[in-house]
Amino acid sequence: MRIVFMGTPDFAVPSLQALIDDHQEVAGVFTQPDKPKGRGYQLAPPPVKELALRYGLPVFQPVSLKTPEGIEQVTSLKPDLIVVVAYGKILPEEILDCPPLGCVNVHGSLLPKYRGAGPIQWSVLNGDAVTGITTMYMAKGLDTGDMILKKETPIGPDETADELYSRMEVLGAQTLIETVRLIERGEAPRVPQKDEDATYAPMLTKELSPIDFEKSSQEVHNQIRGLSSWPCAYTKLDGKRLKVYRSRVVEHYHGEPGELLDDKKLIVAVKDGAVEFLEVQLEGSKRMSGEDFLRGKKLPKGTVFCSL
RNA sequence: CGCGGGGUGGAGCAGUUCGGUAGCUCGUCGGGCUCAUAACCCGAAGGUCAUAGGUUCAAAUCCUAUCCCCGCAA
Repeated sequence: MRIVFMGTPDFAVPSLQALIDDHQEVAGVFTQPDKPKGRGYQLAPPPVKELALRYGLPVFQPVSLKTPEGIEQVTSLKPDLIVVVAYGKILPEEILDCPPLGCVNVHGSLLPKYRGAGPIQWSVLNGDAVTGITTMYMAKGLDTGDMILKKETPIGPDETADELYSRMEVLGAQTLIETVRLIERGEAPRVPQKDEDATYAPMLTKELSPIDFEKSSQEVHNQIRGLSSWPCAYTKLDGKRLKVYRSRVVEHYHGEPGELLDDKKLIVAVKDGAVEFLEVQLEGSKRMSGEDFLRGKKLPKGTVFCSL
């Protein structure tokens, strides 16, 4: 089948790889333009572009698909099917209507829950026990199209968004291949979403990062793992940011919210108990375990963290 | 040339301002104590102080260049 693939970040890479491995005819790959990244504003190509180039696939990086030129770039490839995985751009109707077999999208949640750009992170932030992948036919609205396949996966109690993300991109690729095969055989179901059950998962922002020790241990723990490793939950120490990448809820500790309750481990009091910071990183320093951090810092028990 | 922090035994750090014997908390190894231990006591090994030059009687420390790591920002 002649497929046009649209995707940008790491999440989309296994899906494109799976299509290639499945010997589908990838007629073109659309991805976001290279953007300045990292220290020194180095121009960096998106992960999907790197993969596409490695296989010699034609790469397109239009600034917009809503212009006549953008639309032409897609339609002239005459795809049977368009596959979109975390592309980061809205497709205009002309493109949605172009392929005879339609446009399918791989989404990181069990729709209609968590429509939007941050489904995986929000399922962790909310402390959900289960999430999954949904493939769907794309419609005009954001993640509102008819669903094709769903695959569930449990979320571990201490799992971080990063870890879940890595599992989900693999599950997404598997689900995509099954979906494509169903479409090929004309056997793909169309299940409409119940709009009344829909929730929205916006892209994460750094405003979610400061840790509020007045919250419950479970809430703080969910915040830490849901924001790891970007944008990351943090608190402050001597005016410097202390990012927390990993944590766990601990029992039998109580103190003033934000207070350090141990001198060997980074156990910090919250409203209803305590949370241990297992992996932290101070501004300008590298990522390390809570124990290692305390060995070097020698913070006295009773030090109070304040995130603002 | 976007702004900034950093590279010191296996880990995390101090020491750099004001050059003068390599230090701390751990880990490792050996021994002791103990019914026992991740606890406690005693002892030991382990570092060309990122790299290359320079200044100096003397450089982890001052100067120059290079490499690498990280926070902000995007």
